[in-house]
Amino acid sequence: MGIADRACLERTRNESRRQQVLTGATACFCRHGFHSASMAEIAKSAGMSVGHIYHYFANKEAIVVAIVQNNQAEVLEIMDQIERSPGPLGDALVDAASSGVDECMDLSNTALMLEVLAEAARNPKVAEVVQSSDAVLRARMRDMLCKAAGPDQDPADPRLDDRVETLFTLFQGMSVRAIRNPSLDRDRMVRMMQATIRWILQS
Amino acid sequence: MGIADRACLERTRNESRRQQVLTGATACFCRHGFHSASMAEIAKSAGMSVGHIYHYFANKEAIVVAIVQNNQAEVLEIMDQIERSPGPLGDALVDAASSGVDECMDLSNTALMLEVLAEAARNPKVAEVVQSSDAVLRARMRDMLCKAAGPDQDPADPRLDDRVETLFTLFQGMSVRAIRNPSLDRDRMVRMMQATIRWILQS
Amino acid sequence: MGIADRACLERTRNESRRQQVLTGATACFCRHGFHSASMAEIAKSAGMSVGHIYHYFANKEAIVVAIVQNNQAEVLEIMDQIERSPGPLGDALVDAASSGVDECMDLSNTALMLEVLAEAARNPKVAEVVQSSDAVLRARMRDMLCKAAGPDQDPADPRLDDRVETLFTLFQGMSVRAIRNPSLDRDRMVRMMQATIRWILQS
Amino acid sequence: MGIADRACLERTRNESRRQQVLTGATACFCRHGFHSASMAEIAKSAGMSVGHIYHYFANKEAIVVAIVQNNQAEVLEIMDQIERSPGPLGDALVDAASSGVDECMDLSNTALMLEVLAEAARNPKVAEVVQSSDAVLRARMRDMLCKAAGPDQDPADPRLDDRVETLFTLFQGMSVRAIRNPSLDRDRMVRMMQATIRWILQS
DNA sequence: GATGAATGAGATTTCATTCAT
DNA sequence: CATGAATGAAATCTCATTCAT
Repeated sequence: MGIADRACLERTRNESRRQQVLTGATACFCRHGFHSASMAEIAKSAGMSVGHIYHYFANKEAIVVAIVQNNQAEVLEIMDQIERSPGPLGDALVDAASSGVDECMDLSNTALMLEVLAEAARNPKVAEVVQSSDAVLRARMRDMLCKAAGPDQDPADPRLDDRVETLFTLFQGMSVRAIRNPSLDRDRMVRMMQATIRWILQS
Repeated sequence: MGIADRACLERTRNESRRQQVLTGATACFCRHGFHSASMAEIAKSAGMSVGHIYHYFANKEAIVVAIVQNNQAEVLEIMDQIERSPGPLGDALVDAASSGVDECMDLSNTALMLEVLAEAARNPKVAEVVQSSDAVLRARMRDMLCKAAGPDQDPADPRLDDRVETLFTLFQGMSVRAIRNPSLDRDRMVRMMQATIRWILQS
Repeated sequence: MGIADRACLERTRNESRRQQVLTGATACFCRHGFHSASMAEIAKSAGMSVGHIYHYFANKEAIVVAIVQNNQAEVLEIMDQIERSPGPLGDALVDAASSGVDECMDLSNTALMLEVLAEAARNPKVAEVVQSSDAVLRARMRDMLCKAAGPDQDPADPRLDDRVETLFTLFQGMSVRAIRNPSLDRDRMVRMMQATIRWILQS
Repeated sequence: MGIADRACLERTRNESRRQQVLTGATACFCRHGFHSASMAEIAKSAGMSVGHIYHYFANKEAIVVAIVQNNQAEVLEIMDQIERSPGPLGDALVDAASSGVDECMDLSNTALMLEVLAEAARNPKVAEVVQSSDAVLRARMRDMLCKAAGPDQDPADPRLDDRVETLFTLFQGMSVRAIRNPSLDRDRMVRMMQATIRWILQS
């Protein structure tokens, strides 16, 4: 085995260990929240010793930051899938509402997201990564809405920003609703979101 | 002074001491979050000793619960004001969006609300009070939307619930947006909310 | 018991608890050094819980600082005693060499002093208090040497500073010697110091 | 290349690697002290991996021991130079005071020396090597003072020991003074040391 | 009612040392 | 020879809660 192969192997191994930590930490944060999930729990959940986590992350905060960045990649991937789906983009967006609602109403996701947001409200480093992630996702969504509006749409139209903001407000608000109203009906929520998306696309 | 008077005086005094704690705790939770705000800080902020707080609240959790209940009372009061305002109720609702946006975009409020929600996502006692508070507010808002729809509105129409849910989703989503997108423009947000409220009232 | 009495009692009680910590910590630092003496050991040695030490001292560093300040007070007290002793001051200084040597050659004292100095070499806060303490003691010793030199001595004579420095160098150097040369003979050391003090007083 | 050559090469290579570790460790101990300098830092400073340091030294303590032994060799070398210098040995000793003061007042050297002494005060293994090193240096200095005193000097005269002790006390005390009195004037210190050395040589 | 001293469990983080490769 | 991943014990410090006064 050459040196290059070995280095490569090592890199992927390292990366997979890092992911192990993130997976474990995500589970712990969902269950107990950021402050109440101890490094000991995270370590056990990640299948490695407490001390070794610090080989991969400088501190607990750095783990949250990495989780947020992971989440951004996942959402971008979903958006790519929507765009690649056959048929008019507007219809694809309306269709995607269904799984979007499921995602936002999942209580584990929701708990983690709220935990991260609460941390962002006081921790500047977390705030920074949350906000830059949001900026990336806004730009991507704006691009999709522009394409969905047809070739006559002026790409500089500021109303595109308003529509993105409305969409994001609704989806993220839904996570809050999932907590505050446990009797929330999934199907009615989907219908509501789809109606709003259609209204947005036409307005 | 009679025994009854004395008892009354004592009760109001007690109540005001309790409020002192809540005010101090609210400030601390906004600044540092639920877990990072220590009882010592809360005590100092409330102008009393640590031990004495335990005369009024069984533990830290009970303080959060009381804060949520206080908030419910405040929101109900705002709804009363909207209903009492002159002119058609629908217009009053649209007008109220402006101050509602301000309230939801205030970063101190937002941080506290997210803190409480994150706690509710894991702490059943907090969840219970948050959810029953939401139920009260939903009922009140449903009642207002029903009245606003005019005398022909069927009070049992399930679409009223959908409209309440949409409204709440938007307002609560806005708090999330305030954190994730610090460049959010207040005035555009107001216009967006007002447009959506009008759409809801007519749909 | 009046409020004033109570407050006074509380103050002395607090002060005695603080001293308890300092006594315990001094013993621990002597035995194990600054970094190796754990707060747990210090707490046990001081007869109180770990957490409670933090009511009296912000952190471990603050304990060292207080120990240095205590030491300054003790040395000043010894100097006062020398000055108050009957007979010519010069003779008193020569006589004091004996107990001074004992003090400096005591291995517990020595270990603590070295520990503090090593910490001062890297910790600015400790350095600051060690150096300002030294400045106080230098001034006091200069004053004594000036008086011992008789009424014709010019108080501004810079040679007084040199003599103080020589004396301090010898006494503090002796602590180092106590570690490096365990066969050091106490009586010969006393004679050496007395000869040097006489030489200093006459030069 | 024969087996012997190879072995020899290996030995010098080994020795140079060992020195690499000592150089790196010395730098780290000066900067952060014995306990705060981590093996990771030392490894980086020495340009090798953490694990590999354990090929050359059994543990951290063994590194300190080697540093002390290195220092002994350096001081012996300086003494050789003094003895080899032209002119009367007494004058050479007085002249050497100047660079001796510089050495002892250098804050990096001083910090390391105090660190080692503090460790020696509690760690028997370090104490042993420090003390045997001091014994070697005392014997060497005694020899020099004997020669400097002229051919009539009785080599068994115990006053030679006292003079060595006084000299060492002063030089090592100076390191303590460098920490405690940062305003110490180098030139006045040199004059003080030279005056004392002359006094010692004549007494 | 009111205080704050006191506890001790538990949090994050660091580090010397080992060992498979 | 050389690496650095991995361990887990131990360090400092914080904090909700209790209780004697």
